[in-house]
Amino acid sequence: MRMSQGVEWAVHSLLNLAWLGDGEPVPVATLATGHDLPRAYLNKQLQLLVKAGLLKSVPGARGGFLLARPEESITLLDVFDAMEGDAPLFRCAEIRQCGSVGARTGGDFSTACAVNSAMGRAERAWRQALAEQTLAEVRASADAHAPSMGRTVRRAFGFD
Amino acid sequence: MRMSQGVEWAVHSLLNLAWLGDGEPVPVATLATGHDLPRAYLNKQLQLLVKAGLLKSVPGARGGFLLARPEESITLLDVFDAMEGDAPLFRCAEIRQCGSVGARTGGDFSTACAVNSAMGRAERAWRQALAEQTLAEVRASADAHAPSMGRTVRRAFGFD
DNA sequence: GGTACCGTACTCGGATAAGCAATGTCCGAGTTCGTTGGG
DNA sequence: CCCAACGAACTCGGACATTGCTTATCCGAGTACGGTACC
Repeated sequence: MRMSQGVEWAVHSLLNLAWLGDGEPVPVATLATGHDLPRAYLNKQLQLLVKAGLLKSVPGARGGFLLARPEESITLLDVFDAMEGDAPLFRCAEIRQCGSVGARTGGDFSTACAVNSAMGRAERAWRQALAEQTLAEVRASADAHAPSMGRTVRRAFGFD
Repeated sequence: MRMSQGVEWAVHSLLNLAWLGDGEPVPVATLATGHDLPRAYLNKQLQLLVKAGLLKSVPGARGGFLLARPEESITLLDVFDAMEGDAPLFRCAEIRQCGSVGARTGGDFSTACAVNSAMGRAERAWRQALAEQTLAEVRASADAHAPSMGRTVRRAFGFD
């Protein structure tokens, strides 16, 4: 089980947009060169963020992507769900109902599968930990060690 | 991101072995018919549990699989790591160091990537929640709703 | 000089291939048990 | 009657196909800007 690489790209792209702080759209080509990512594929990934309402896209010349919401209201869980989908990590196939064991269990499957419940507990812990961290907090954490990232990104993108 | 189906199979197979409580090895064919699983593939999956030291395998006739440790000392994290590997869910590619942004960041990458740290926090919560649940507890939870599972499994496997 | 029109350049968006890991299947190595022949 | 040797059946273990998803790429639809001709 490995998380899609697109999640990393998405978070860093969102961070860069937050550092810019501009209301102007940034083309995907600029975001891609910022971290040496394949332009076309990054574009495809960012479309997922648009569908999830985290980014706004402006078509045409002078177009690009910009944050659709303030960074304080974007959590890592939002990003994760946008990229990976909100389906549970553990998909219970209810195999407890199948086979010779399932046939002899009495047929009362109204209560949840104990395995599924246990996995669900862990998954809620994971999702809560993601939901507790906003994009603003992650950016602040990065700024704590490299305070001039805002200006650095602006220069790297040729905005100054 | 979806967890391998083998995890579900593994947990249920371990539970069934725990319900039997026998010291006798159980062939994979028996475990497979218990929940209508493909015998050969389940065998392949259980080999991962053997390598991780959760199961012992006995070759030859009258052979099979049996628990290598008491169920109280087997956690869901053990099972998960055995099946999926202990690599982190979020594999940081350090793209912050690449591209025009990375080149202008000053080159001090001694501190951890903020994105990686944030993901690591969530992952620790996930792993801790898994580690806090033993096989014995999951089995007790299932027994709470269907108290006669021990006998049911024994009969389904033709042990009585 | 001002305005409307047109062509060009640039951007996102979705449709279209390639690579790789998860899934599924098969046969060989090794062990046990029942059988059979001899003492 | 007891014992040893043999053969058959059964089991795990790893090598070999197949499917589905992640990754990657390309071209078309749409938009803004600059130039140009006309009023």
